[in-house]
Amino acid sequence: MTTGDADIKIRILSAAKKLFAENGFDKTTVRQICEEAGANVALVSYHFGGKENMFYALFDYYFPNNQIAELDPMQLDPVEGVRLIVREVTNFRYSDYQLINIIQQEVIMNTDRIEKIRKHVMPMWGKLRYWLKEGREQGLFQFNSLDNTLFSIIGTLLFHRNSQYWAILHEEERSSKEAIVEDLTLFILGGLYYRGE
Amino acid sequence: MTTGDADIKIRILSAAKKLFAENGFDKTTVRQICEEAGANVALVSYHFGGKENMFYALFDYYFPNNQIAELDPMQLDPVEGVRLIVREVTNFRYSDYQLINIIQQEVIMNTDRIEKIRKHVMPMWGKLRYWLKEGREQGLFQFNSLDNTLFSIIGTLLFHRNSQYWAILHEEERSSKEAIVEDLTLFILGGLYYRGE
DNA sequence: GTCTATATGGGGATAGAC
DNA sequence: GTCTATCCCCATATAGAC
Repeated sequence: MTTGDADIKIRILSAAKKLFAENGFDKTTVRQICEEAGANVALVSYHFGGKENMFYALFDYYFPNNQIAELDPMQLDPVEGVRLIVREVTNFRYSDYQLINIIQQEVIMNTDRIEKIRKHVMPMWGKLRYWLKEGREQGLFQFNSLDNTLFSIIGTLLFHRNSQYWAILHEEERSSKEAIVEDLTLFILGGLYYRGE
Repeated sequence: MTTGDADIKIRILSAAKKLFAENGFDKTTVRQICEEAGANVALVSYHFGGKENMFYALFDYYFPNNQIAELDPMQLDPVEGVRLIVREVTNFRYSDYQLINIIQQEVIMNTDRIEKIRKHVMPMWGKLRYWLKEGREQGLFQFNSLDNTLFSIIGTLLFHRNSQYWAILHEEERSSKEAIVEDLTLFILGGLYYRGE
């Protein structure tokens, strides 16, 4: 099945995801999206009820169900929890960097669309918070402020090195996904002063 | 001197900085800016030559000259260098969070305006890279990939916890600037497996 | 379901009066 | 230098033909 054969609605969503990730929601026009999808401009309104509703449809369609969402954080010890988060976030980044990009844009730009994104994303950070707290109480981790530490980790994980803007700072070859997970895990557990193993 | 008395050009730049930080460059209209500044719409074109040039004027006017820019990184040992970066970035965040916000937006949205921002910001990260490399060679720091580690640190420092979006994750009282510098420094040096002192 | 043609609104810029 | 009025462009959405 080529792209041209796929359901027209999906083709539109796919084109929208690509273009939103590249240029942002506002700067991407419905015309561009439909040109990219090989569809007529009017179809966005017809099938989704406008540009904004198309955005939500895109999100519902593409956002993955990760394991963490339904996980009871008490089932995992804090170190394993932190490891899991690093792995999942990095997997997500690799499996759909466009969607990550869009989320990041929406969060940073503080759009009125983030409300709908929140419910997909927040549960994970809530669990990270739990594991940090638990890990400190068990003497595994050391830090002062839980809030500050939580945001240091979120920053480390979410920050995007993909934009051309940062290319000038790269000197090494691009790491594999596994190497990145490893480096992130080491850095974060080090930052938590975990001295296990 | 009240805001109303200030030079009209400065009042416009100040209003623009505020509104760009809140709503982004694209979603902020020249009309809004001029209303906020108590100025006439036509003045933006007259004084700056259009909305985009006003943006650059804003940037040239407000971007601080930090000490790091002219510093020779060899004059500082790597640990002191890292400490300095954490301090400077956090100071900047506190002294002008609007400008930080704007920079972040421009970087994430990959606008064509970032070119002009680059020259202000990049020298700092180049020096951080130098200190990391030097620190590893001196046996002070431990990590695998220099690139990955550099971006972990940049992510930790730049990531913004100010937006309302994250409020739900905060449980403690807001830390003082000094406490945040301390926590960030501990986390980052820990992540680098620095065991000094 | 899909198309063309058009309505509608809003934004940046500027001509020309003061 | 500052104002008002207006121009022009471009984006979304939709009416109505097929």
